[in-house]
Amino acid sequence: MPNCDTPGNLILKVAVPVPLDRLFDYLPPLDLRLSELQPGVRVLVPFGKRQQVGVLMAVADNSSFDRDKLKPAIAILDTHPLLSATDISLLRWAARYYHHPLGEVLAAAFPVALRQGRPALLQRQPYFGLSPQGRLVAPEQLRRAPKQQALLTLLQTSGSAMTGTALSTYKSALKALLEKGLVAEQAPVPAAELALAQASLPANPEQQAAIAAVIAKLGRFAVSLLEGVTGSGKTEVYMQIIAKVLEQGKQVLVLLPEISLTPQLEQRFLQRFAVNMVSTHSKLTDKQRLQAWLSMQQGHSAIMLGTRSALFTPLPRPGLIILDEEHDSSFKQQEGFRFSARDVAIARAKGLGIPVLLGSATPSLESMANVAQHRYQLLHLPNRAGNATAPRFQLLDIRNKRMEAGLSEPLLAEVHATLAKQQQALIFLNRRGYAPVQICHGCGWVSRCRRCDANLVIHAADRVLRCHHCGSEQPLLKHCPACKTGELQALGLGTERIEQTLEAVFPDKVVVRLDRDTTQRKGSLEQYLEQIHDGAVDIILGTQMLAKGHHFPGVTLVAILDIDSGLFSIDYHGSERLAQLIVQVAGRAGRADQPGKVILQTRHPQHPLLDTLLSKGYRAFAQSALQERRQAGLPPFGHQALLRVQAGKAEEPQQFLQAVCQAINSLNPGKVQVLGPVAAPMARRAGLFRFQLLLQSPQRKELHQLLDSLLPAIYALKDAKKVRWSLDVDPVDLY
DNA sequence: AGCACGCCGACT
DNA sequence: GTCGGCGTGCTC
Repeated sequence: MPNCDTPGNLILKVAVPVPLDRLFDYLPPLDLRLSELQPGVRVLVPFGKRQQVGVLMAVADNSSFDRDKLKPAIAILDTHPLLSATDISLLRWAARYYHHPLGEVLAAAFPVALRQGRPALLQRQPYFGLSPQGRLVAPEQLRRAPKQQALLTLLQTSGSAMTGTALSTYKSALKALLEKGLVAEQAPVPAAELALAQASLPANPEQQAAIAAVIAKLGRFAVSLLEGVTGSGKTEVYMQIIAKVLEQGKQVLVLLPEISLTPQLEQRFLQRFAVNMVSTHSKLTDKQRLQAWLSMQQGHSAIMLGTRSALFTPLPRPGLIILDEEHDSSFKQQEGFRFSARDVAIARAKGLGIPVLLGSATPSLESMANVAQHRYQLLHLPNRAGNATAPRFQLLDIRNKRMEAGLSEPLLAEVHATLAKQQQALIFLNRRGYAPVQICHGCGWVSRCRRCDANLVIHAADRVLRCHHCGSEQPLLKHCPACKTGELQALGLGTERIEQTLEAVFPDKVVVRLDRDTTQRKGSLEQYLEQIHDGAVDIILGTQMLAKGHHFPGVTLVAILDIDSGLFSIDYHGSERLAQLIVQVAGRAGRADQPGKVILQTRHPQHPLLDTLLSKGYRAFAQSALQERRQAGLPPFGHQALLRVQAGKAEEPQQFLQAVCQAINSLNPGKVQVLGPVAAPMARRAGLFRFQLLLQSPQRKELHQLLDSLLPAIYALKDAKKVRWSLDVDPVDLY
């Protein structure tokens, strides 16, 4: 077809990244080449007074919009679609399922650079490295790069199969070059021989069974749940399955809950696989993330490691999706397009016809229920590698016990005994700062945040009172601002205070505190972890982040200082999270020759949750928790959607939700229960008043049908303009 | 979401 | 007399 032809009646249907749930129609750009008009290309369009980068969804010959009001698109930005038809249908499905505007959902699939309209240009980087067989790998292009020529010659003369010192010389030379940026870690297009896994560890029978089970499913959709305690060798299972996928020339997407776990796994994969591998997470620059995305999208890399947002990376040769620590709530996006990376990963694999492997020591109740219903296959790794024994649990009843700043005397004695044996102790408290509130002994004044329904937390080292919800700060007070005379006291415990106590009680021991405040600086977490592994640390103290990933083989005593707050949570997810936390923290400890001990301080030693978990294990806990959920009609037996609203004045969210309730009543809600409107558990945050409405139904279909008709009605509400509202389908956090 | 337009209070 | 507050409306 000639390029100069007026393209007749062609109308471009474009998804634009704005919170409007519809497509926008455009005339083709003036310099159009018809070959470019494929769904999945980016289109630069005029949008009101500004320009937007949208995605072409379809080309039609008609528009419901007034034809002479249509504007021509400015340019088609890609010569080939960046998203395949399968990717687009997944994103369409996700937009429908989460009831989120398609344009914004599509935007979430692209790295920022592409959203901004940057060219989709993959810069292939020079590379050389060792093949698994010890052979030198270098693409031709490198030989022409004068800078590297000398070194390349040197390396080539070092022989094709290096061993011993030659190998380590080579490796350190390579490392130096990598640091100077003279070579990149990216290998050339993967050759089948390089994809083969090397030096695989001998798998135990359970590992072999798990590996075989997933390999048997390659090439079709299936979900497997790998339940394996810390140290049971899940990563080895992943790697042997990945090796098989690579052998078939396919790509693997590995999703992890957070950045800090990526380097660890990256290291192990780099040692094992000689294919191109990329990782992507929020600490990389936009350019790096673009390159990683394109490298997968263009089939140049075979493995991508990444967090939640990596899920939508296009895969021309999809083979397998692995989602590690599948129970982790950070797989659920908590703002904007609130998708569950786990659930969408499964939908994606279904569309691609490939298997998904979910891994966890403490699978989510949803996944356990799916196993019970034979939707997922359960693969179990019951044993810790190297015959390490499981830790012993001890409930420490602290009622009426003497406490030293949150640490009971029996616990301190255990810490003493552990340190005396030159072993490490790990102490967990999920509250950072010095103390959660400051109180006046004279008049009862407490340090409240002016903008939130929350107390200001004492941060002694920074000498500030800080709100953990909006970030506002004020200097630490010396005198009560209310009565001017009363003595101000720190009430309650945070990690900073425990650190002080531990340093006072164990003056000759090294205490390291790991929380957001001590690990904010880049690389500081890694530095601390190294010290801990080198045995330079006696007591490790910290929050949440201790529960994730990192294993501490020198630790034989784990103490969880306060589990009671998790026992009586208002959110029904609380008990599941507590059980997962206990098992995960416990998993940090112990080794073959020294079983670990886990002490849980509680004032509720008879609590049934603790009893089931500690006497019968996580699976039994999950069974009984699921039983409770079933009786209450809660997920996964019921289905929920939460409408959250906030605004500057308290009446606005209430009015809005009342209008929404009216709309629901006019829409025949059927069996869908409407709970609320109620004030959010934290009714005011960052100066905004927050309310919510929970919709719940025994049938997912019914809930979604209601939402389908409710959302247009909400968009049309006049009150909707006065508030900030968002819909959370399958909420995991009811706050 | 942006970004305009539009109609009422304290300032160069 | 204007600068600017944020209510309301629109984006093909």
